Amino acid sequence: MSDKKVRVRFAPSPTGGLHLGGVRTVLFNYLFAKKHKGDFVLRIEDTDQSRYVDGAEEYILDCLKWCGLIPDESPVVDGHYAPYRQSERKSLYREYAEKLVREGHAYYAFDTPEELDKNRKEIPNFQYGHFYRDSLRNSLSLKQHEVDQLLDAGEPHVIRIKMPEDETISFNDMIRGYVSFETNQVDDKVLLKADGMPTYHLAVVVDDYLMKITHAFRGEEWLPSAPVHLLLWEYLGWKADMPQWAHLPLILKPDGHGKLSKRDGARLGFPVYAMNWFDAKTGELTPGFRELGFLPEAFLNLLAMLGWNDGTDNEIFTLDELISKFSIERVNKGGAKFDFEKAKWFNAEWIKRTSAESLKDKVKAVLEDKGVDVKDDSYLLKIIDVIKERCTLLADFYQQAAYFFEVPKEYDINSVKPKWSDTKTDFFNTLIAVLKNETAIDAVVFEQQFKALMEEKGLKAGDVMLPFRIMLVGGKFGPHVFDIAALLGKDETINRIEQALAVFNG
RNA sequence: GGCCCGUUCGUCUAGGGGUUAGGACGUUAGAUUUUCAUUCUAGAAACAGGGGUUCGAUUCCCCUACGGGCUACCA
Repeated sequence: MSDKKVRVRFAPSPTGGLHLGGVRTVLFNYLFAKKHKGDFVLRIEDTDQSRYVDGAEEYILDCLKWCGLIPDESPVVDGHYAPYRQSERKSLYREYAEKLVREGHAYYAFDTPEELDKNRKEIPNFQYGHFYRDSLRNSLSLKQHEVDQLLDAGEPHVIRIKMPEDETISFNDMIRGYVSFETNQVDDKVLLKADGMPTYHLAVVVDDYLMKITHAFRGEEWLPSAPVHLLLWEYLGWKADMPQWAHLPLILKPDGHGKLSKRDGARLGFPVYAMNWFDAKTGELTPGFRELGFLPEAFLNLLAMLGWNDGTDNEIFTLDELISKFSIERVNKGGAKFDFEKAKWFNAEWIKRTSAESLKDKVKAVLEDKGVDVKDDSYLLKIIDVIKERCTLLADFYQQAAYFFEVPKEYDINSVKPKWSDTKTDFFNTLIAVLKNETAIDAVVFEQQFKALMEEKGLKAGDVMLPFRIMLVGGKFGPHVFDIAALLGKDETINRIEQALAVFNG
């Protein structure tokens, strides 16, 4: 590694929701940058106008914000390398493409998409490369004056790289080590499209160079086009400044085969996007981890463990810990199948480890969203402490906390009714009397009183504990009953016993 | 089809020439909690196959198989 300041970039194209694999790429970029006190740049690769989706860029920014992976430079945070949207850099690329043409490393091609499609269909293994390019319409096969004529006439054309023959292109990938390709096998990729926009191939190289990117992380699906990029760095005369490449393993479908896609999420019932994504065209809402009730800390944590570990048995890491422990050498080569069960475990762990105070706002939002009015924050805090260990997702806080704010709407009557008796009614009426003599409920004292009364009436814990829980909670869940009673307070506890009694005896 | 990349329990993975191949999720059984969850204990569960190299390979090399990616004027 040189002594240059580390600069990495995440370069998504704004075509829709942000996939969890994308977030992992961001994360590894970010961890590497911060570990080396470098810069993390967000660059929007919007060179395909036909795929541009309104709102996708803001969405990406929001996702990064939610995750806490804030770019040092982006379309909204200026560094010294603006603009950060490739569509706004359009005029820049042509000059480099023309330079390549002048120097014999690229050429104009006038073939229409239809002609090429036809060739691909009719000729087995057709490639726009050294074998066929002489028989196609381009500045290599046509006479100079014909080319000039076409150009002057404004004939639509693209600029293609001219892949050399019989060369071996190799490089040292930070994750995979030595990787090599035969140039005869790779085709003459389009560099500049007919609409004047660069393709990804030209744009990454030009922008990585101009933005002084030192390390380039991307998914493994880019590996096959690496030789094109390597050659471009060389032909443009920038080889000494080429970033070090790292091709990350893919995140795979949990079942079956292939890359994880948003369709898999819908099919298997879990989110694939970081946050909800609403497609205005189709009206389709693709769910996100955030809205499902994941904590960003847990989301990042689980993503980090998909392909990386620190060599110990530890699996729970804060962002700061990840930054200090991250090393690219410990990133795996093989793809990882996504396991939603384990993802939920990470979230449950994070909820347990997060203080009630830090959880407060998010829990409050969940409750208020369900119509629960939270007036007293300190009351909420006590509730969170007593229920958080039984919540896996933030949404679970509703079921676990709702009864602290409102009388149960329904009782799990079937768990009570079959064994209900007058003795039990008597027990609870006496319990109300006991309670009325107290000024407040103390969980420990109340439990003693409850049990003493129980014995006095000749009842066993199994006879009244569950009914009591159902009186207060409505169902068979929640923390210790006496803690619930204490939190509810004397008056409300009495109130709930009375109300439930009416129902049970009704 | 061609090219490239990969392969340790069901899943995520540690390990690495000589180990009882370790951990986690999930799962099974028990304990605790007369709710549910948590927690705890125990169990089942893996080096794709074949050749080398070696005194010895799961570990190094080769081949095969399997899996994945790419093969657009998409990224």
